[in-house]
Amino acid sequence: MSKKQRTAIEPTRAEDYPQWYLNVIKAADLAENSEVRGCMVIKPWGYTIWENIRDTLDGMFKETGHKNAYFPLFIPKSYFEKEAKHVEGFAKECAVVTHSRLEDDGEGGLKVAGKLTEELIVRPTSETIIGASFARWINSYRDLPLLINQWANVVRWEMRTRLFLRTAEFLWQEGHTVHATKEDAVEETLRMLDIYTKFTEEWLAIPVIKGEKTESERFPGAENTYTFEAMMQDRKALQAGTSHFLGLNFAKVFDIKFQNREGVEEYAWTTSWGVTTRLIGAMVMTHSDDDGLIIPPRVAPSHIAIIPIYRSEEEEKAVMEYVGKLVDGLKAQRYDEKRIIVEVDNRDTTSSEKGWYWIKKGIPIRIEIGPRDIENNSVFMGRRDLSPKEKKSIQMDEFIQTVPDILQDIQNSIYNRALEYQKEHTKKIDDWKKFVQFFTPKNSEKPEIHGGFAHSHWCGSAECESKVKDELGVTVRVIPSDGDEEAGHCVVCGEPSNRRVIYAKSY
RNA sequence: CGGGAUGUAGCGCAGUCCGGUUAGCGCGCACGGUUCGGGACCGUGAGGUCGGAAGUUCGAAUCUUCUCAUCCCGACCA
Repeated sequence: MSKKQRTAIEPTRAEDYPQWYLNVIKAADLAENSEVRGCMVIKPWGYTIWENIRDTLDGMFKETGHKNAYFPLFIPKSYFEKEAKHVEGFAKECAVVTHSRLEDDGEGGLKVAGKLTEELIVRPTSETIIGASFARWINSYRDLPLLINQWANVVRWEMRTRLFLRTAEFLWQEGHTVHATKEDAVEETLRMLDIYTKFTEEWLAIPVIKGEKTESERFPGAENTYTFEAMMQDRKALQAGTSHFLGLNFAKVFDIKFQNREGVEEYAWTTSWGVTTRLIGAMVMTHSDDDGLIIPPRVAPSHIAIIPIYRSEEEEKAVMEYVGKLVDGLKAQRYDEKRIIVEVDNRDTTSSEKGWYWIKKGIPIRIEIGPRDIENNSVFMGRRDLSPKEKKSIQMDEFIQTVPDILQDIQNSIYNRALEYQKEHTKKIDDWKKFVQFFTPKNSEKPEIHGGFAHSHWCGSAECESKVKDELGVTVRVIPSDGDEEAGHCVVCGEPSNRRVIYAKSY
């Protein structure tokens, strides 16, 4: 009988995936639930990841001509009422401000007072209030395209919340653009989708499948919604972000019009697109293992943890001096055009405790420095993409010289691992029985990790879509953009179909 | 908002059925010592209005009623 190997995170992924996810976040100290229901406190280690995501995307947005602005948190209720589908989609989850102050209730507490004449909605998304501004900003075709982005918080009063994946308040960016022609607007929608997928794959190391949403999964008020979906390690799909072609829907209700070259007034075409702190949840669930978080080096708050090892004061002096040299050498290096960030862990605790601490935090490289390393002019390195025990000695100069390559190698290796996992659990299924089997756990009491992405035909009918949803809890996640057009038969009803789509259970 | 469960120290729990000294245990935390190259150990200590309110009782974490909150399962979602 083999004794179960101790893992840093318990339960393991296989034992209880949702609990594992929460424990990884807790062990890495990324975030915690707050006193306010459904809201989270993002702690420094988690927030720095968000800052890195934000800064990188912000650069990409600016490179493609977008400018940042900021619009109010509060939206007059009347604005919100203008787009019927939009209201329908968001009404149930809005926080509403009805009063403007608090008064002494005479019993040591406070009561609300100052009822507002028009109630304010705390933005769940800003199409309406930004649309109202755009209507004033735009007069001529010369004002177009208008390419605006904002970094903000939004509130959606969700019934069930989970750290990073779905919280009542979350951080995001929302791009809002206006174009003279439909073609320009569609092109913008797809451009931003490409930027998102590039970022998600190359920075977060998460392989995604991009494409269109079906009508039923569309953003409320959009003509077309594009998405990119990632497979988590429980094989469920996570919508990592969306880009919407809004057509003339918002232009018509907010009166976003311009005079064209001929002097004729026309409605303008708008888009919106966003990604959120959910990306951090996607990162956690894609890469982490039973020993805790694994952060892709390109977004890591810190790249290297150095753990000094010594017993006596003389050893401490020598080790710290050697560590100082190493730190200086590393600081002169660049990875991904940025400084390499190093943590020297000189806390008063054991070295193995420190080692596990940094493993759980997901730092890409751990370095142990002790008297032996000084003798050999080496460092002792562990990589987070390898097993905790798999550590090796390497010459200090060589380490300093090659550290950018090592980091990029870790970045690539976790991407490839995730891609392999996604491929392994994406199956072409053309038979309803097999389809049902694919999405049915063997143990219905305590469902094991099962299923994945079913790459199957869909006739395009809403009936078939709702049948799989009702019977299996499975939805069409995405109609992939490339390479899936082929003749076949709908896996549900058997009617002719001209393309495969991705079906999956999802978050 | 429907169905189920749970509220006891920072975290995880026992104690509740069957009321009875000063409410326990593990982890964590603080201090002292021995340790420290793979999750250390010993000793000492701090920390609780037992979710809240009312009731029954000589006596309530324990019984009754009400209430609040959280979690899980549904419907909704980045």
